[in-house]
Amino acid sequence: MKENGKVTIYDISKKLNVSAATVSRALNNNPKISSKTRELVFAAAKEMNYKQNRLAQALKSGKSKNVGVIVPYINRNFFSSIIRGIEEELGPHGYHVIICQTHEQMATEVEQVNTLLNTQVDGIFMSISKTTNKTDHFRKVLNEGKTLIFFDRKLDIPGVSSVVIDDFKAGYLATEHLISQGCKRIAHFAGDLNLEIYKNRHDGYVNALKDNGLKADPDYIFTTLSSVESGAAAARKMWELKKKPDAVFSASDYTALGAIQELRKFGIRIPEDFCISGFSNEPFTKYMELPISTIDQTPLRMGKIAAQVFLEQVDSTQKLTIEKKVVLSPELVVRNSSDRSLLKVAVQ
Amino acid sequence: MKENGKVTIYDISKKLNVSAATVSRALNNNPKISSKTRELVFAAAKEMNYKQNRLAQALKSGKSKNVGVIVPYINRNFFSSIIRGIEEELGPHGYHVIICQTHEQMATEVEQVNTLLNTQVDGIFMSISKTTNKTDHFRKVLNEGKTLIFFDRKLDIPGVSSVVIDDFKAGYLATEHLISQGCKRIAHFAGDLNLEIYKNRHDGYVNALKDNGLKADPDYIFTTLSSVESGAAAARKMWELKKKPDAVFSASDYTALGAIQELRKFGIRIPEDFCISGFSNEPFTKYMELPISTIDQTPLRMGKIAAQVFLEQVDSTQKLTIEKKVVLSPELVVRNSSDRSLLKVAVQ
DNA sequence: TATTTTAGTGCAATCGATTACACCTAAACT
DNA sequence: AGTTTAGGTGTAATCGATTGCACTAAAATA
Repeated sequence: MKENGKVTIYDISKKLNVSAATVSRALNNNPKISSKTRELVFAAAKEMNYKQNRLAQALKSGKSKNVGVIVPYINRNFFSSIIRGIEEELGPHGYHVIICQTHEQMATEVEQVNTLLNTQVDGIFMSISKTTNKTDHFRKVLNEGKTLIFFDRKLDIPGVSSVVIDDFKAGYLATEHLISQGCKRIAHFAGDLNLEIYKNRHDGYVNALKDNGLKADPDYIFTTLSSVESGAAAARKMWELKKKPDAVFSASDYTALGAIQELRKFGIRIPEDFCISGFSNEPFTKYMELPISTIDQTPLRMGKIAAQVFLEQVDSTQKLTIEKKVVLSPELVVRNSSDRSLLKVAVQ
Repeated sequence: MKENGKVTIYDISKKLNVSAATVSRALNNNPKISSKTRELVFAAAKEMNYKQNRLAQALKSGKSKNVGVIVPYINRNFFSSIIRGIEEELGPHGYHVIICQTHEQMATEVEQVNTLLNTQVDGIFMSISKTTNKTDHFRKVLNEGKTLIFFDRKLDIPGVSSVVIDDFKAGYLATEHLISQGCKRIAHFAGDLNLEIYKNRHDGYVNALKDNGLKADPDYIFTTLSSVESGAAAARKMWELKKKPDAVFSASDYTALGAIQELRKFGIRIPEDFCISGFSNEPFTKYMELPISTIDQTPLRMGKIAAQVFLEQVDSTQKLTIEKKVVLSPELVVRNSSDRSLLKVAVQ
C-alpha cells in the first residue's frame, strides 16, 4: 500500500497491466468491458483497498453530490429537525449535507452562499435570516445553474422553489380553537410582522376572529421576540389593560411559556380563566406540568419534502427554470393550556 | 460571461494575454508577480465575476477544507449544539462541516465513515453509536492520514484525540449535591452500563456515596432508556421497594422527568420529600414549573474545543500521531427539584 | 563593456477519474 | 476468401488550479 493509503485507478492499472481507462470502465460497470477483466479489476480494487476519489469525480463531472443548508442556528430544534429530514432523504441518493449558520446576519448569509458556490455544491437549501433584505446572492445561485430551495422563511423569487407551512392557516386554526373553548377576547403575541411567516400567523388570527364575529382589537396585539422574557413582559402589559383578554394566541412557544409563568403570578388559572396556545411544538411544550397547546410545523417532513423537490429538479434534464411551491398543512396540537373539555368532565 | 457562469483562470488569462499560471499566482498574492499585473488580474477577476473552484484546488492540494461530523441524530439538542460549536470554530478557518447520522447503527456508521473518506474530508469528528463494537473503520481513517476526533462517546484508540466531559465527576457532583440536601437513600437511574459514559456516571454516584459513608444498595439501581416512559416505569418499580429512596440521581433528564411525573401521582412532594437530579441540561428542564436540577455538559464548548484540537493537529507538519485527550468539567445546575435551601427560607 | 543578478512570466506536469475516438482482433457474414 | 461487425482496450484530452523549472529582459555589478 502506498503512503497515505491513496490508491488510484493507475495503481490498479499498473498491477493488472491494463490502462486506467479500462479500470475506470470496469469499476463503473461499463458493458464494453469483458467480465473477466471486470472481475480482475474488482478483485484488485478490493485487495488494494481502492477508494474512489469523489473530488476528482466531481471535478470531471461538474456534480459534487454535495448540497448546502443554511439556517440561522443549527441547534434550534426546528432547524435541526429540518436538517435531519434533508439528510435522511438525500443520504441514500449519495448526497452529503454541508451546514452553515447565519446567526441571523445577512452579511454572513451572503458569505455562506458564496463559499458554498465555490465548493461547487449542487444545490442550496435555506431559511433566510431575519435581516435579509437583498436578493443578489440568491440570483447568483440561479445564475450558476444551481438549484435553490427555500424552506420556512422564504422570499418570492422566480425560479426558486419553496417548502413552507401555511402560517395563515396555522394562525387561523389556533385562534378558532381558542374560540371553540369559549374565549371571546383573544390577544395575539406577534413576532416581527415584517417577516412573512409572522405576518401570516397574524392575518390568520385576525381572519379567524372576523369569521366568528369577534372584533380584532389592535390593543390586543403585542409585538414580541421569541423568548420567555419577552412573553412575560407582554403578559404584564396585557394585564394592564382595562378590558383584559381571556386567551392569547402566541406566535412562539417561548412567549407562551413566559406568559403562563407570569399569569400564574397574578393567580390566573389556566385553562379555566385563560386559554393559551403557542407555536412550533418545541419539545418542552409537551413536558410541562401544564402541557402547552401549540402548532406543529412538522419540520422533519418539511426537510424531507424540500429534499424531494431538490431531487426532482436536479435530475431534470430540462434547462427551464422549474419552480415548485409546496405549502404544508400545520397541525394543531391541543394540550391542557387551552383544553377545557377535560375540565368539564372533571367538574361534572 | 460564459454559459453556466463558470469563469476560470483560463478565461482571465485569455482576456489579459497572460498565462494561467500568472493569473493563479496573482490571485494567490505570490510576490513574484508585479503589482501591475496583479492589479490587472484582480480587476479582471472582479469584472468577470470569477470564483475560485475549491474542488480543483482541493484535488491539487489534497486538502478539501471539509470535515465530517457523525452523530446518532442531528436533532438532539446535545448533538446539534456540539455541531454548532464545531461550525462556529471551524467556519472562520475556511472549513465546511458535513453532517451524517448513524441512527445508532454501527453498519450505518461504517458506511458514513467510508463515504466521508471518499469525499476526501480532512478530518472526522464523531460520537460513536450505541451498537458500535468494532474499530476497523476508525483505523481506516487513521491509515489515510486523516485526523479523527471523538467527542462525548469515545473508544480508546491510539492516535485518536477525544473531547469528553468527566462523567465520573458529574455523577459524583450530582450525588454529593443530593447528599448535601440531606438525602440518605439515593437511587440511580442508570443508562446502558456498557457505554463508557453511563458507566462513569454510575461509578461517580457509587463513589460519592461511599465517600460520604453511605451504602450503595444494588436494589437502588435501575437500568433505564433515555425516555420519559422509562423513567416513569423505573419510578414505579422504585416505589415498590420496602425501603423507599429519598432521592434519585438520573443519568438522563428524560427519565428524571418521568420520575417526577410518576412520583407526583403518589403524592410525593419534591423537593420536600424527595430530591431529584437529571443529566444533560435539556432545554425543557429549566422551563418546568418545577425546574429540574441537572448536569450541564457544555456541548457548545465541547464542539469548539474539539474543533480547536482538530486545527492543532491538521496544521501540524509532524507526521507523528499526536493524540490529545481533553476532559471537560461538567457543571452542576441546581434547580428546585433538589434545592431545599429555598425551602428552609420559606419555612422560617 | 562584459557579466551576474533579479524580477517577472510562461511551459508543462500534476492531482484522479472519465470518455470520445481510434484501434485491433477474432468471429460472422456474403 | 474477403469483408463486415462486434467486442474489448488503449490513447489522450479534459475538468480547474497549482507549481517546479526554464527562460527573457532589464538592472546591477565588476
